[in-house]
Order: sequence, then C-alpha cells, then structure tokens
Amino acid sequence: MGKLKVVLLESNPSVKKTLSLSLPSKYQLFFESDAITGIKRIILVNPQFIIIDLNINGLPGLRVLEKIKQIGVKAPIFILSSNSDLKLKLEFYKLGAYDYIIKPFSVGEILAKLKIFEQNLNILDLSNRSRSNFKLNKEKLSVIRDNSQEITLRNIEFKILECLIQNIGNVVSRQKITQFIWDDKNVPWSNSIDVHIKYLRDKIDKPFGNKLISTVHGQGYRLEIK
Amino acid sequence: MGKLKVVLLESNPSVKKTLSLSLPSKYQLFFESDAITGIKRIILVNPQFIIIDLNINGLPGLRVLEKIKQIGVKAPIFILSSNSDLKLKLEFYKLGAYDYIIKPFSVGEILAKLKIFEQNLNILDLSNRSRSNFKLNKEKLSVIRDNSQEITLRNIEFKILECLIQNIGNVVSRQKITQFIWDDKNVPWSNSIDVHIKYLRDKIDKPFGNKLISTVHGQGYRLEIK
DNA sequence: ATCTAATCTTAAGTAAATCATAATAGTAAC
DNA sequence: GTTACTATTATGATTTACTTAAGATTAGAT
Repeated sequence: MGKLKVVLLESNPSVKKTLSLSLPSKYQLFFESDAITGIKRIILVNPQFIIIDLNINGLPGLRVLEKIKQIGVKAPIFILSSNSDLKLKLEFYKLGAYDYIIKPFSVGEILAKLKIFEQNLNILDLSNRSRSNFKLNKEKLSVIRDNSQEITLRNIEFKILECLIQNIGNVVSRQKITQFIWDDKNVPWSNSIDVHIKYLRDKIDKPFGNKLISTVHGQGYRLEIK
Repeated sequence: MGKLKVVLLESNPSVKKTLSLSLPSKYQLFFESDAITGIKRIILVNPQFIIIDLNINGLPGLRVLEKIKQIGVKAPIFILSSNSDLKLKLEFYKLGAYDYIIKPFSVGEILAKLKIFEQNLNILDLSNRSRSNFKLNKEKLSVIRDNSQEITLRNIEFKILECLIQNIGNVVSRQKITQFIWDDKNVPWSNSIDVHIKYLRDKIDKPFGNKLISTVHGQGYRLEIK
C-alpha cells in the first residue's frame, strides 16, 4: 500500500517542521512555500490531502483555494489561519474548503481530522496510488516502458505524461494539464494539448499493442496500466 | 425528492428551532431531546447526518457517541459543545466523531459542513441503503453493479441515473428529470428522456437479469434495488 | 549575433461521439 | 377498439476529439 500523500503549502518553516515530525509514517509530506509552485505540485502529486496556510507567499489564500478548486482537485483542503472571523471562514467553506483550522493549532487535531476523512472514504477509491513499471528520466526527458527501449520525449510530451502518471487511473481534465504545464500568461489558446497527446500516443502507445492513454469524452484524458 | 435525513439530539428547544428554520428543504430534520430515545430514532431513521449536543439528557455525551458507533452507524456525527477543551475534543474525535463544533455555533457553518460532506461523496455508494452493490463514479461517468465490470455511461445517461438514485424507490417524473439535467433554456422538446432511458437500460439493466429501472405509467420512472 | 534544427502553436480539415428529433412500433388504460 | 402513453429506431445536427501541415518560436551551435 502506498503512502497517503499530503501537500502542505506553508511559508513558515517551523510549522512544516512540526508537522513533518509528528505525521505518522503512513503519510508522505510534500512541502511548498510558494503558492504558484505549490499548485503545480498539487497537480503533479495528486495528494489525498492538502493543507494550506493562509500566510502562503505568492497569492492570497482565497485565490489559492479558488485556483485549486478550479482545476478540479478533489482532495479535501484544510485551511490554516490565525483569523477566526466567521465571515471569512464561511467564505472559505463556500469555495470548497474542507475544514478551517485556527492557529495555533494542535497537531493532534489535524491528525484526528485526517483520520476521520480516511474513515469516511472507505468508499472512495484511494487505490490509485500504485506506480507502474514506467520509468521516467526527468533529465533525459525519456521514458522506459517495461523492458523496452528508451523513448525520448519532448518537453511538453514529458510533462503531460508526468501529469497523467501521477493521476494514474483518474481522469485528468485539459484544464488541469494546462495549469500544470504553462504559466497563466503563456497558455496556448488552441488545441495544443490534443496535438501533444497525439505525439505522445504515437511514441508510447502506438508501438505497443495496448493503449494506455484513453480519452474520456467531454472530461479529459486518463492513463491506465493494464 | 429523497431528502437527506438529519437527526438532531438536543435538549435545548431554541437550538432545534434555529436549525429547523434554517435547514434547506432538501434536509429532513428529526429531533429528539433524550439520548436513549434519540439512539433508537437513529437506528430507525438511518439518517445521513447526526448532530449531538453534549447537553443531551439521559446519557453523558461520550457514552452517546460510543453507543452509536457501537451499533455500527456510518453517518457522520457532529458534536455540539460549549467546552472548547482540546483534550475533550480529541477524545470525541478518537471515538469517531466527524466534527466538533463549539457553541455558540453559526448555522451557516453547520450547513457548510453538511454540504462539504455531501460533495466528498463524489463516488456514491448505495450499499449502505440496500443489500445490492451499486457504485457511481462521477469523474469517470461510470457505474459498477454488483462488483461486475465498470460500465461507462454518457453524460445524460449518468445524470438520469444520478437523479433516479437520489430518489431511490420513488417515482420520478419526467419533469423532475428534465429539471435535474437541463437548464431552463435548453430543454429538449422531444422524447429525449425516453431515448436516454432506453440507452441507460441497455447498459445497466439488459446485461443483468433483473431490471432496476421500471416505468410507472403516466407518472415517470423508478429505480429500485432489490 | 545569426543561422539551423528542433520544438511548439495554430488552424483547418476529418473523424467520432453524443445528442435531439421524429417517425414508427408497442403497450397499458379505459 | 380507441386513446394515451411508452419504447424503439434511424437520421441528421451538434459538439468534441483527432490528424495534419504549415508557420512561429525557441535553443543550440557556429
């Protein structure tokens, strides 16, 4: 069983330290101190839990939450805030925050809440945590499928594959892929993703019998390992 | 509409009044002022949500929670308490409380939390409500019947199924389904629903022996799980 | 800096999936 | 049997996805 991934967006190193020291080993903590890179990390990692400190650098907290929700991230988002104002709290709930925890918080409480969510998710499919026999080489931008030859990908192809692999088994929307690859400024306004998906398929699907990348009409793409 | 049932164990009538006045009509509130009868009520009603005020008469709050959990009730339990002591809070979490809300509470907050829980049931599991196993995956637009193969549905087919499931056991009129699926502007003026019902039946009924979707002449359709 | 080759974006054309419609066949109610 | 309702089927419209090629951009080499 893979670990439960937790992404923490936190500008304060001491909070990070506290959490990373007290999280049981069944959790794997990812840490980002900047909102923008944090969002990309979330897309890539596809965590089971997200914790956001409203003091995070780079974007105001509300915007961070908004963006993450926009992308279609389903994981519960815990907000850490020192502001106990009810109106603010409700705003975050409205935007889809899962819980609003007021600082100074108790690690025990956070752990309890993570646990509660897990229990309630005995329904949900958290099994998509396995890694396939795909081997990615980020520096060479190459991938090896099973024991086959090394396949060299281009930048965007590689990133798409990276994004799909981390969300393996789940549908990934074009928007999510877009957010992962491009800066907000340089987003292509054409069917660029479709084109790169085609290139990617030509390289990692076509030569092999079985297609790993499938299209979910109206939703996005999905990578499956059969 | 199949309402979401909420059982509130509360000895203070004013809290009851506040909640019953502000709960949207999609919730159906059951109220008990005594712990023992309250527990019986919970068993009887099988609610989707439980709210317990620790001031409840008849049993100490911890015992109430313990008992309910012992019985095997799966619904999330919200604790209302005027005691903000962390240790106590953690004790309740440990026993499986879903959330611990400190009085005086805001109704808005409770509503937000109910909503959050619903949203997180992205994958709807009906095995709670019946013996048969029926899982919807909103993301993949797929459904699994009795642990068989995953069946992929189209957008409208899925929505119809969703609508029927929400009203499981009850007849749903075409109008209701229409409202559930389309914007007021784009409502089809043909027998579109009938056609999609046929497609849906072909996928989730035909391959299995027993038909789950039945027609009620002049009224609409009904989904039953046997 | 300039050129070149590789990479990326764009747009247009084609294919496929989905959906609404309407015509026809079937069924229930009276 | 007649009427009102429902089921089935096929067709075309619409939306969405795939493919292709050309033009734009970028990175690396000279």
